[in-house]
Amino acid sequence: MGVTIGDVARLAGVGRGTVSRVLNDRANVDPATRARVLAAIKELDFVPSQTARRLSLRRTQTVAVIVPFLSRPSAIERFRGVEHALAAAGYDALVFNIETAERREAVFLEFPRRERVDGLIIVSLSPHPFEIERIVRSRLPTVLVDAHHRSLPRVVGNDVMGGRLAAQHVIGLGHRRLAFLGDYARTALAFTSSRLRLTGVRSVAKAAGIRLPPSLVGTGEHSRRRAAELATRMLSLPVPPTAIVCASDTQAAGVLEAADHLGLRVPADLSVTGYDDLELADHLGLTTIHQPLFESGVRAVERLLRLLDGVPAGPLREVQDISLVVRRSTAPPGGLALKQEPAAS
Amino acid sequence: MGVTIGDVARLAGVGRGTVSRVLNDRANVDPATRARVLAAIKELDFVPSQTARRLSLRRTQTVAVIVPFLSRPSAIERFRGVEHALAAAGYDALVFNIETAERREAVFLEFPRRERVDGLIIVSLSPHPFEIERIVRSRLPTVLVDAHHRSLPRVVGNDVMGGRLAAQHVIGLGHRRLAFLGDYARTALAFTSSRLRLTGVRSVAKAAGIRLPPSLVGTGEHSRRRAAELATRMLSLPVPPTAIVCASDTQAAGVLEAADHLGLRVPADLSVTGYDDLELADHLGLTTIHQPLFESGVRAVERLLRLLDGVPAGPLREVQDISLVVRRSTAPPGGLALKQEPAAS
DNA sequence: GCCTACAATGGGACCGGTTCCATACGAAGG
DNA sequence: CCTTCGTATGGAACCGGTCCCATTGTAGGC
Repeated sequence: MGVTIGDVARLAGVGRGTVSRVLNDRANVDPATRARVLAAIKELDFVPSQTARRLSLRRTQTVAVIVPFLSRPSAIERFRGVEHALAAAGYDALVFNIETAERREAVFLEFPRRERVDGLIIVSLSPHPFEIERIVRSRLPTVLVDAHHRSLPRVVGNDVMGGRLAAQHVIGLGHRRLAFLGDYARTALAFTSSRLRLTGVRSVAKAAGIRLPPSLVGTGEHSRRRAAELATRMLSLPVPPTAIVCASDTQAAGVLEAADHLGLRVPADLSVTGYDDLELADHLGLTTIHQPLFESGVRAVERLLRLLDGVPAGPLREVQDISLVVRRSTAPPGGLALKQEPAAS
Repeated sequence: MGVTIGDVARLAGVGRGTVSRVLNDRANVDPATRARVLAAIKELDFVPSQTARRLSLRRTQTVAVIVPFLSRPSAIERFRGVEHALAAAGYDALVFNIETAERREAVFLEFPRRERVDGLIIVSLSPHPFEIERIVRSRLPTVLVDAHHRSLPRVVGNDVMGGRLAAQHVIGLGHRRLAFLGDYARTALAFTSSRLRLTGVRSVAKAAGIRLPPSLVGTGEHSRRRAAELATRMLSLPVPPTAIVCASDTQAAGVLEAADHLGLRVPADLSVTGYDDLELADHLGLTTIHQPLFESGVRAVERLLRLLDGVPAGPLREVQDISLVVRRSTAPPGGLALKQEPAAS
């Protein structure tokens, strides 16, 4: 507890500077002296004060992580990667969980003012322009994960490509009437990935000469329940879709639920794709887009550490590879319930 | 950035002490002086250094939270409560996510040595005796959530009672052959709650003259998949159980999956209960035990803050109320698929 | 009008490290 | 043997706050 570097110095019969040198493994310390100091440290069970160290070094060895938790299993997975990598690098992780607009505002407004962290990682939350401005002005090294902004380094999945892959897959199976189900864009906690995935779906559909009328593009709060409602509405249309591409596995699960309630068989009557490849997707046999969630957090930390070391960070936008995982929720349309062969994509 | 309390003092034409007094809202400052200081603070956009403050005050305004994340949605929910309450109280949350035995060891061994936090909250992880010893010796105020140890303050659900409630429910419905499915107890990351729930189930069963043979008590790693395996084995016995009480909703989901694969109808052929009342339970129509997860984190923080203020913390063990939530996964045995009425418990 | 008491304030000491400068010392070179 | 240079080392200054003590000023009591 109360034992300081001065106590160690006294016991070892050396100066405080020398103890500091030993502690920080600096050169130019006589081996005998070093041994004496180390012995004294052990003897006194001395542990350096991080706080004093921080004050002196003017850095905190701490990184703040802003993340909207609850909303998404995928955000948790990304956060796991962040925490893991930070721990490995000897940094502490200070968490700010954002679930409401008020909290978001409080965190972003007050946050960059404090000097208590060396860097900032923002997961799955695209900052508003004025938030960006604050961050940039505070000169706090920052990396975004699964979030976008021109001026900040970021690690993102290729959402447009993901949308394309999913759409190509179902269109390749022969579907002509497809729908998209994703997040409502205009909330304080809006996720941008859903919109990008829709963009991918649209481009493929267009190339195939398929229209995506508004009635077949559903957006809403990100939850299973809401997704089920939206899907129920779509599937009750005069000419319902034969395939629904979802912006997340959670939403796809809602669609499966809705299909079940309506007595539709998947994949015979309806094909469904998800996104993220959560454990859930495996259980539900969901065809989905796999992306390296944990890894994205790790990469963000690596880039942040580079920034902290003053190394130029390379391209601002780092895009991670994704892949299509075909399971049992997709098949050719029209009840051709053939045993599904892994289609050569 | 570089602006210090000295700069403010100079601009306001006062001493550093006075600025400090204003900052900390202490009495005995002339209103006019206060106004002048506040103006200077605004003018310079001064933000006090947390680090310097900490060094001087010898407290960090930070609490460490140790939590095994991934393993359990319920742990995340508890953590949400912890983070929420800490933020409200102006404390920072330092997270240590534990997923492996190595990491656990590293965190617990090295942790109490550091002076960097004022308190510690451990979620869903019962410390080993020697870990406890370290914690106690380090005199770090600590509160456990969903974890047990005689000598540490803790907030727990009444797991034994939960087990009883679930067992009483299915036995009350007429089941005589019931099984329990929970966590494997002997791992580095063992959760104790599963064992306690089993204790509750056992006591009720015994009182009703029902035996729980080893073949009907399955334990394993906490996952849907593993639960499905264990359930498949039980349900393939010569005389299979008619009801399975699970230690978590996740495991109950695995049981439902297994039942489905085996062509068993729930609840006609098999009753299943979960634990935690996750969102999942609602979707699956799972009868389960509800417990205040988020609230448990909040309470733990309240108690920790009291400890930090030096207020006697009251009884070490705080038990939270739980309740049975009846949904569609339980019914009388033997295919009497009557429309289920909410049984007066 | 003088003494006392208390409110307001300035500023030094301190929290516990790191850094840097000055010094001491020993070895190598002439 | 003396100079020179580099290594090892002690310790003051500093990081930016808080706290406490000494000092000043003024209102109230006599």
